[in-house]
Amino acid sequence: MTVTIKDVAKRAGVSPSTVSRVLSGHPRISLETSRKVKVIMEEMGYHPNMMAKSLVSKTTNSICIILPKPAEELFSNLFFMELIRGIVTQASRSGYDVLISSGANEKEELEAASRLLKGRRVDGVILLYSRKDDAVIDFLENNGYPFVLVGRSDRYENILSVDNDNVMAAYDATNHLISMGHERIGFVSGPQNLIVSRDRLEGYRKAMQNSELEMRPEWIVEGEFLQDSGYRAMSFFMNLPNRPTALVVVDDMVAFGVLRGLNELKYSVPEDLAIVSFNNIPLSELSNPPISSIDIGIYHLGYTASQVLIQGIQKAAIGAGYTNRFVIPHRLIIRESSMHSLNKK
Amino acid sequence: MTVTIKDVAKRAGVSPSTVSRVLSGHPRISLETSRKVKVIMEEMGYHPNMMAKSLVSKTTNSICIILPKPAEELFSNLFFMELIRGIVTQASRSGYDVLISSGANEKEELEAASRLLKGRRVDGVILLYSRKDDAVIDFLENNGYPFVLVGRSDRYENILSVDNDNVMAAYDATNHLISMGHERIGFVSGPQNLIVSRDRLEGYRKAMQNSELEMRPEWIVEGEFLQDSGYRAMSFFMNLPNRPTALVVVDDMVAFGVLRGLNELKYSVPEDLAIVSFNNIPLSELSNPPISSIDIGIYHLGYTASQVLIQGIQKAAIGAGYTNRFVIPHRLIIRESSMHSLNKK
DNA sequence: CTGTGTAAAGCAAACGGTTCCATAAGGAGG
DNA sequence: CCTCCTTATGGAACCGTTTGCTTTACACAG
Repeated sequence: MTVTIKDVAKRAGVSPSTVSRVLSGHPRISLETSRKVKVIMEEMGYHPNMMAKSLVSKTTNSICIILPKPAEELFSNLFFMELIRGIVTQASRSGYDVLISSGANEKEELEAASRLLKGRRVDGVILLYSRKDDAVIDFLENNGYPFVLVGRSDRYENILSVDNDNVMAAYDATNHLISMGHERIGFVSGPQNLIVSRDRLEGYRKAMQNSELEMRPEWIVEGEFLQDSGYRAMSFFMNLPNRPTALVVVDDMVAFGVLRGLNELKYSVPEDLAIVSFNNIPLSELSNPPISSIDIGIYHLGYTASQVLIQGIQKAAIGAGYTNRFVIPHRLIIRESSMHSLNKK
Repeated sequence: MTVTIKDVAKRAGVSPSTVSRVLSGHPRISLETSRKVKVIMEEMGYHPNMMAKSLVSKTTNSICIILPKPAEELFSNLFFMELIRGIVTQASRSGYDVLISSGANEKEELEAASRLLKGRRVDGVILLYSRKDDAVIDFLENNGYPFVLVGRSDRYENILSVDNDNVMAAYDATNHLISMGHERIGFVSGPQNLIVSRDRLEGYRKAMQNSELEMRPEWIVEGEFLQDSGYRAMSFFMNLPNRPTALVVVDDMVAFGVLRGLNELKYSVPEDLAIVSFNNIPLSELSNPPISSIDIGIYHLGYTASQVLIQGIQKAAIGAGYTNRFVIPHRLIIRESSMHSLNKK
């Protein structure tokens, strides 16, 4: 049936241990034996059984991505694809396999994490979101499992995390609009239980305060990271008596929704309403008009997360790491949706 | 350290085999013992070690998605995200984990497949592409590994596959344009080593022949499944002396490229050039104008592929399946990009 | 009271590797 | 010539489960 290490050993006239040593490049194996065994392995089409290997080494050489919320909603956001792409690419380079898993709610995520880690199926996990008071993080932290958070935690200081400086990013985005002469600037936010939403809102506030601009409560609308939220926010804003001339939008998908609504109502962008959003997914430049967006280096975020996690796993035995918070730089990509200056008027 | 089946056994005063049987719901375990053991397992936080389990059962309860080409290019296509979403959702429902893997070329894919299957790390694989003369398919087929192809093979009749009727889909798309009064219709194709490209081209040809329309060789342009290809095809077509009035485009991303070019040159769609494309990715309706596209049920394609594969794995022992080719229905979604009739003129 | 059938649980051998410890051979040093 | 290293290899235990075969303990029929 399957050819095992014992079959190879018998055929080569050596012991299984010797074959194992040849496989792992043990120093105390004569060149002659090593060559002979290798030839036989080739001949017999031997492949080590990963399960057996994992069983004794207590290591699986695989990591897992945990997607929060039903995959249905999530995946529709191009954002995650970019992230996964970065993760898979890096992991593959490090010789790790990537398992992807998702749950319908926090409880299911927790079950998945627990099953995979306690069941020793993966060596560590990457969390793609950070909520306030996240139970999954608690679980991982309390049990000492290797993990890295893409985002930041509001409660743990020393966990591995890869994130942008979202406060600063929002600050920059808002300032860009201000520099274009806008004074009435609205903000379309994401769910407030997500740290990223909070951070971006804070950056917006800082920029507004810094320029001593008025901040009306009705200029801040909260929604989901979905197109529809943008669409709804747009109708709300456009019906306001004293409506904003520009919008900072928390996510490109949401901005697409805003844009769709604006197009339907025949408003023009950026003349009637300037827009800057976040994430710069590959389609931001394809919309009509192309959207100014903060590029947060999504791919890089994923790539780094994977790298940091795998290093963490491998060095776990040696001792804890040095840096634990990695900040990926962002940069503002200015496109048509904000290229209209009010300064001259 | 970790709590094993033996620890539970000892604490419960029974043998490991008994605990194992409790776990698998063996009939010959007294209710009393079963309850006692379950309580102890709970108390001690026992979780079965999947590696050990896999080792003896020779089953991993996981499947693998093999992405061809560098993930870099591939993933940029939203298409794959939808597919993966369908696969992961279904697999998760069946209690399977999904591993994702990719290679830079056919050789690397083969290595990945070989490593994962021979190394007994996954029970089966899903192939997301079918090339002509694919070496990975040969490998899987010759070694009797369970796999399913999303697409179809040109050489094997009886392998499991999930596909659309792409010939018919292209036929429908082309006919739609014909019914709108177009007679000079061009075709932007994908790489000809991909079966899907060939099938769609054939459908276009059939429709044109069927309506006895002229087919000029220069009206068929071959490119990649990327925006740039569309952009280039567009410039080519628009510089033609006798240019087409409508285009059938092999993929939405490519159509976006066409659209971008057309917008830049201030042509209007559909008046100057009508467009119909394929796949209907979530963003097709967001472009300007929204693109008519053949919805091929990407999510459904993935979902079915996963289902078929897992059934195949589980029934492998019992005997081969019945149907082996599954066809997912398509339907044309008409949007603005083709809503301009030439008939009245 | 013995023989037999049955339910419940235990024993031990796998599964395919890794690795610590032991051993054999050969060479060097005394 | 004996002892002691060193180097190359073998032996066996173990990683955490599953499972076929036994064993044990009754209950009941003869």
